[in-house]
Amino acid sequence: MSVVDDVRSLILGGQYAPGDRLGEVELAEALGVSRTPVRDALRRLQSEGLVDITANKGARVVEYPRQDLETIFELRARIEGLAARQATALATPQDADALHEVAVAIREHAERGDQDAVYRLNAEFHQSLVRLGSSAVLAQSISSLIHSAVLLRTYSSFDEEAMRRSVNHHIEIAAAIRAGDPEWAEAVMRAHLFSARASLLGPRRQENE
Amino acid sequence: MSVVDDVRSLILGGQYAPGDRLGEVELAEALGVSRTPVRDALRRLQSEGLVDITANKGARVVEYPRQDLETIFELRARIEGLAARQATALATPQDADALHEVAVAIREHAERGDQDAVYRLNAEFHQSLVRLGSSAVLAQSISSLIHSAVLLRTYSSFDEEAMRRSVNHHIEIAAAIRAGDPEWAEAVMRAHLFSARASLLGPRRQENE
DNA sequence: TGACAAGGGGTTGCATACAATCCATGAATA
DNA sequence: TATTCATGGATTGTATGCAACCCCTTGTCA
Repeated sequence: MSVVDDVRSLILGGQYAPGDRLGEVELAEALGVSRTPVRDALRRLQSEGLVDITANKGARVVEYPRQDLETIFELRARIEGLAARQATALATPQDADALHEVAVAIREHAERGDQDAVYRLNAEFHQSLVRLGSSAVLAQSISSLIHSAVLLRTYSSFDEEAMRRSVNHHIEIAAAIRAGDPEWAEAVMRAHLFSARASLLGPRRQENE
Repeated sequence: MSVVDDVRSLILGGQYAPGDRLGEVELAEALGVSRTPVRDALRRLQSEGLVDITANKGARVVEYPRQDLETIFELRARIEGLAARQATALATPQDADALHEVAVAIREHAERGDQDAVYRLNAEFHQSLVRLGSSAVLAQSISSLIHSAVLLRTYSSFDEEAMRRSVNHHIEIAAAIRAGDPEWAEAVMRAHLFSARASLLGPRRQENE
């Protein structure tokens, strides 16, 4: 396990909340290494979009303003919509099965109320899908957008109905991919993300009250 | 000018081609600093998607396989399409004017055959637009996709007609934004990117001969 | 002649020391 | 009392030394 992965886990795991300072010596001592690999890790996480570094002032976990979050979900709908569409052509039946497995596991953990597992598996579901639909290179450059939802602790603001919707979307997406239907897959993925946005950010069109 | 920016310029400027090794000592000597800041820079550029680092084997400039390039342009059409759409609402008249200025400058340099300037200004046009349409945070996480085109030395494979199209697209996009017409702006942006993809990668549907 | 193993040069990974910068605290003065 | 400036601690930025690793070369043996 590399130091980058360790620090990323600390952030995504919630040990450090958005806005928290990430001191180099503090992290180095916590992980039992010197400052050098920690600095490496922070630099990389900055470009991954998880960390915000100001010269001579150190690193903090990024905070997304509300407007950015609106845009992020709009973007994810487009990007992951494309990924879902392409995955119908590129994924093997085994890939589709694996995706279905994850979707089912999410449902089970959700029913049991195990939120940590749901976070983790949800990120895994989305990352795998993007990887299937495009490539590892692209998946990496998009991962920060997917992480943004995790940073938000998405599901804490989901009510029961929203959670049920989300869980079912995952399974439906896996089904669409197994069926090889690109339009269906893309449409469900878009619905999935817009539904999450609504639960997270509340009703839109606050402008024309 | 930071070391990261220096190294990025070396890559985007073409001093290092895709696949080239990026030795730490070599870069450090060239830039007159020690290995430490160079290492920082390479780690960051890795997550920006510009370099590829393998443990104990060093860094190389990334190479995108053809299939990835197809996907990259498809993605950019969706992402920058959204950016163009949103920019119509968010950009001030000054922003639109500035964009127009850049578009005109691109035309002038293109007529004069100054490809280096065209590369640079083109990247600036797209980056500014994304920044206008979303936010600095998002623009950064998308920049690697825009860079991929620069890495390709896009315009070297453009014929005269394709170049004219590209140049006019930029101006038209600025016009659509100034007119505040989101559909128009998004449509032109998509055309712009699909046209570039066609020039770069040749005709599609090679599968059904 | 071919294959495999040992050695050596070179490169990266990590740790530590020092320099530069920032920020907060407190004292001195208007 | 409020403001400014200086000073100190704390934190980041950079340099350098050493250890670990990879790969190429070379030599030996079948």
